[in-house]
Amino acid sequence: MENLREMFQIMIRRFGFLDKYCCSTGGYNISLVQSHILYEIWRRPRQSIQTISETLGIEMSTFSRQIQTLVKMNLVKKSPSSDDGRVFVLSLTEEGKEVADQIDDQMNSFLDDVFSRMSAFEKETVIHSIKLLNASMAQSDRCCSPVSCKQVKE
Amino acid sequence: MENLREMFQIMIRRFGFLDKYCCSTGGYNISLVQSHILYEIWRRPRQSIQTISETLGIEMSTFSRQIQTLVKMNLVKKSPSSDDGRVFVLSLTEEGKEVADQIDDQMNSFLDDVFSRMSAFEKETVIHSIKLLNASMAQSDRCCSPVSCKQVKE
DNA sequence: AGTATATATTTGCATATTGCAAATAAATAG
DNA sequence: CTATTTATTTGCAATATGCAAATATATACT
Repeated sequence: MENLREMFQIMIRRFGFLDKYCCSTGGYNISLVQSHILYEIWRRPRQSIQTISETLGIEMSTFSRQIQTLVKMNLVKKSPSSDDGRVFVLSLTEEGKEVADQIDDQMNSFLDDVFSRMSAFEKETVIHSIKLLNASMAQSDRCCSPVSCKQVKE
Repeated sequence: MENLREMFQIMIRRFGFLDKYCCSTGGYNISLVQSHILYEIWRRPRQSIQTISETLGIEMSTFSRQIQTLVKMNLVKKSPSSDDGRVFVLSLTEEGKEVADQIDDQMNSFLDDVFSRMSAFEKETVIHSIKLLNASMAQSDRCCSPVSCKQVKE
């Protein structure tokens, strides 16, 4: 397989399966989108609805409704911001943290399994490469962020 | 950023944006799922509906309807298999190939942009790493393929 | 202060997507 | 030649989506 795009396409597909499987584990029935939302709230709590919807590239109205669902499921807490009366900030409930942790455990266990098939050196190389990729994508203003999508649309 | 899962989560998210933006380009309005379908048919034409739906991890009934839509859009052709009267094999129409090519061009152009921020050596390292990752994921029977998802479900 | 404008979030609505179970149709086994 | 398996489609109910409009609060201006 020497085609660059093909390599990435296949990799992304595989990680899609990984994500999808990890989020429907452990009794809870979380959709893929919901697991991404939980992850981001876990990573950076107390962000506003707008901020997180932009970070994840989800339409704000869609996101708002997803949050309503997650609040009903008692996984997410919506608190009014003290700075700005229009804003709500999001955090995980105890139950939400448990679910996020379960997903995280699954993911880590799968990642371990994948890396167990490499030498220590190969593993280091791969990790280094992912960092390089992330750094380059962060630099690019043409791709890989929802902001750039908006810019190009206009 | 030293957390392994976090690195991958962010990378996957970025590639998600990349994919999403690439498929809504050039006049056509293709959904993300549809672009993955077009890609797979382009990569391996004349596969059956079942085969491709499994490859992509899409429920067969959902997939069947997506194909109906793509056929109506004149991007995909559904031909009865000569071997087996139950089977339909899929291929791209001329228009479908054009769309797939446009998406491919966009993707490649974005990838070039990302890699332009690295040295030639770094680029080689990253490409080598993606190959390693793909190979390891292919080996794993615990993750990264729709088949394993099924196995675990039962 | 008081009005106009900007921003954050939600809601209405029409459409699209999904998953499961059942229906259909063709192949294969006994 | 009937019973069983396999590939695909359809019915249906539940969810998810995107856009435009509504709501509520903040900020700017005079």
